[in-house]
Amino acid sequence: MERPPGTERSPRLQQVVEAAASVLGDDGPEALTMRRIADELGMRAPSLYKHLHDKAGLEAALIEDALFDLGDALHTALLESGRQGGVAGVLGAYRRRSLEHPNLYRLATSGRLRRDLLPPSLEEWAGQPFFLAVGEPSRAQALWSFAHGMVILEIDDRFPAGSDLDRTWRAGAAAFAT
Amino acid sequence: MERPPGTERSPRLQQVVEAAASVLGDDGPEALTMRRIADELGMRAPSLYKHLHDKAGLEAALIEDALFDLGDALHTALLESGRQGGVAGVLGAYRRRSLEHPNLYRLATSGRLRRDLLPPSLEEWAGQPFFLAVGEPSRAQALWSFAHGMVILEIDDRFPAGSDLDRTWRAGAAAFAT
DNA sequence: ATTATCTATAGATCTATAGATAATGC
DNA sequence: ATTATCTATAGATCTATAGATAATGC
Repeated sequence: MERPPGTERSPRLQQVVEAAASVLGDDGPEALTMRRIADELGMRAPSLYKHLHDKAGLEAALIEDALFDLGDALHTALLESGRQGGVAGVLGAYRRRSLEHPNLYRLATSGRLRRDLLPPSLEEWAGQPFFLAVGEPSRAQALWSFAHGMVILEIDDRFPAGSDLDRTWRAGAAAFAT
Repeated sequence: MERPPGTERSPRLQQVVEAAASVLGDDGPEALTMRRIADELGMRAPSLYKHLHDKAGLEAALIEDALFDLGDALHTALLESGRQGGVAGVLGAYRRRSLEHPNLYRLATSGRLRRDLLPPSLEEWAGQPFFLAVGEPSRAQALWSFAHGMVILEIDDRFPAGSDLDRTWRAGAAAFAT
């Protein structure tokens, strides 16, 4: 995945995006305000608008980084898997990387997505390892839904107390094993 | 599921909850404000507070109804399934009922849940059909994650254009078939 | 000169309370 | 009498713009 020409970030904008990621990661989505992001950089909120057009653009930048990061982890995991363990490897990487940044994961995967603000094939590229590992497209899509369901339900603390989630992941992996 | 004693809704409160469900269903979560709910009933927002303590309580009532409704559909589907088709029956009911009320489903299943405002065993009861249909708990939990992933990704329009979701549901059902 | 910052502020909300007034129940 | 409604409003936000001032680049 290359950044499309004309969409490079200035160093300062990159800092703003990183500050936003830090605020989101530390204090969750309600804390992601222009004021709070500016605070993180020791500046005032209105000054941010010299570096970005609006908040939607900033959120899209965060989502772009999150999807790139996750996709990268999945592609790497697939390459490092032996002939057999593709599914388990991709699932493990998905779980690990997503839970490292739960608030960013939720932002990137929940609710409406401004696709017009994202690089065109980023989503497809990020999900590709599921298809490469599984072969059959519907089965791959089902596996991706399973992985997303597991991660988002864990992030939102929806599983009954005392659930053995390692075991649940294994049960899912076994169901989808070729 | 019986409503615990002392938690019955007055007729007017029930109307308020129904108005809220209507606003949410029609115009989504951003529209779910006290003002808008009051409008729906031809009254002023502050008057609502004679019938409920705060907005969190109202949301909990919506979530309670949503989980009860979904659980009811799943239990019914399980009963109506033959000896073999439990998994497919429960999955089909899950998909159908959830997509009938996408905004309510999202409210009930995403983000933090105020369990202190819900009847204690409602969540467990609603998910029970997965466990009854599958038998093995981890496998049942994995199947539930698959179903939730499918529904929420469809509601949030995250699947690639042209996806054959019927086929994906079948692929998932096949993976988990006993 | 140009760019990045600042202060000040418009304009939109939202939830919830206080106290006055109208409607209802005994 | 009691309960349900109303008006008025406190108190908290948030995003984004306008215009002045400071910092930087040539």
